[in-house]
Amino acid sequence: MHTKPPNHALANTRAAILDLAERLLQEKGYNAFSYKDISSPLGIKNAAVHYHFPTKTALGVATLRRYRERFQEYIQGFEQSDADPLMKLNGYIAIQIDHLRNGYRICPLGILEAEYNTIPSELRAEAQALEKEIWFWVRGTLAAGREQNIFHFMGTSEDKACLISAALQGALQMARTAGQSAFFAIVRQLKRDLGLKE
Amino acid sequence: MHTKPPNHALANTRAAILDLAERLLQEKGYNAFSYKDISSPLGIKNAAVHYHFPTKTALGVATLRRYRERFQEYIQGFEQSDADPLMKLNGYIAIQIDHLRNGYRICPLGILEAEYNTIPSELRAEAQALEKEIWFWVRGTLAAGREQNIFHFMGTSEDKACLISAALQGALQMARTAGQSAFFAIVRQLKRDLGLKE
DNA sequence: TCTCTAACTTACTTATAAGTAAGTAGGTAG
DNA sequence: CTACCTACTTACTTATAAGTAAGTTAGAGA
Repeated sequence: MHTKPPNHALANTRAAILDLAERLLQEKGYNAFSYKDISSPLGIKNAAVHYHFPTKTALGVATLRRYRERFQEYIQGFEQSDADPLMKLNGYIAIQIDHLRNGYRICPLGILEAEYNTIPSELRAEAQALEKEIWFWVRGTLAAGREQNIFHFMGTSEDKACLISAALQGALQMARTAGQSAFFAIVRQLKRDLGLKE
Repeated sequence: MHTKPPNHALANTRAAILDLAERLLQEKGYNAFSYKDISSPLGIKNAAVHYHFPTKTALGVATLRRYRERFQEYIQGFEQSDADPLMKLNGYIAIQIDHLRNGYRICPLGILEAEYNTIPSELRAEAQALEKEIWFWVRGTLAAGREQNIFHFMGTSEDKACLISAALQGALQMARTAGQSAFFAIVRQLKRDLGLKE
């Protein structure tokens, strides 16, 4: 049975590496974490990380890809439960709040865009893909919400989706210097600007 | 005459270092540029940069301080010319457009916040100061604009100022993956959400 | 003219990064 | 029981980072 997974620690170690990489990426950035930052906390050696992810680029790509997959599953969940546009928007905001409360993390997209000129092209491609996926879904959610008279705004849902995703990305970053209250001020205002009552 | 500045290249070199540091900071981030990235293009040696700025922290702080001073002079210019709130807002946006067109730079605040957990505390303090200065001025501009019936928005000018500065910060970053059009989409939408016609 | 100093260069040090080659332990398949 | 493979470790290499100590040079001041 060659399809049977080996009962070693592979899956665990690999997942643990990705968990840590994701956290380090959101907390410190791609350039600012090293293999040692991953291996030491896990009690393994540097080369063990290289075994699972030969290069840092590969590690970064795998981390981003998993993040994107989770995001897709998350929004798939809304489709299957017939969530209304407001619930979807709140779901998107909830992801950001989760990042905020979990050690002032920022959106992986934010860090990759900030470091854009210094990261490998494979990672840039991942960032572009994530960016598109978020924007596309937010855009659809806004359009549906307006049609159902839940959201009220001027202009196109394309533009509004750009604004909202950029604002939330900036909000998480701003929270680092200005505190969590700045983040919630932005969420509050975004909702007001959608004609939602508080 | 001990107050007379030496006619060496000091002022030029020092300013040239700061110019390059500022550009590298906005293009690649604080962690991703080295003394060599500064010395080689200027045709000087590594240690020459250390002569002017003993540590990278000192260089970073000086760069940020100069940026803040320029920002203060810029907004002072508006006060002296009795610019109306819309002109002020457009002036603020013009800074961002300038960054965008000048090699997809992002706001120094954006990069420092993204790298926040990895930078020295002195730099964090500079980031906080810049953040406060921008927010304070935007807040005042929005409040005045609303009083003069130029801007129209719900909620407090505090919240709206947070949203606008975060959105523009995010907009510059987003332009790197989504192109300049994403930036202008956000500006367009921000203006619509202030009740301004296009 | 002599001296001092600002603005450097030369030549290092120390630390840390990513990455690799070769070995090993323990379970698995035949 | 043997051969093999997965998941590692050990022990390196190479590159680059920030930072420093000791020189060098050109011009200004006395």
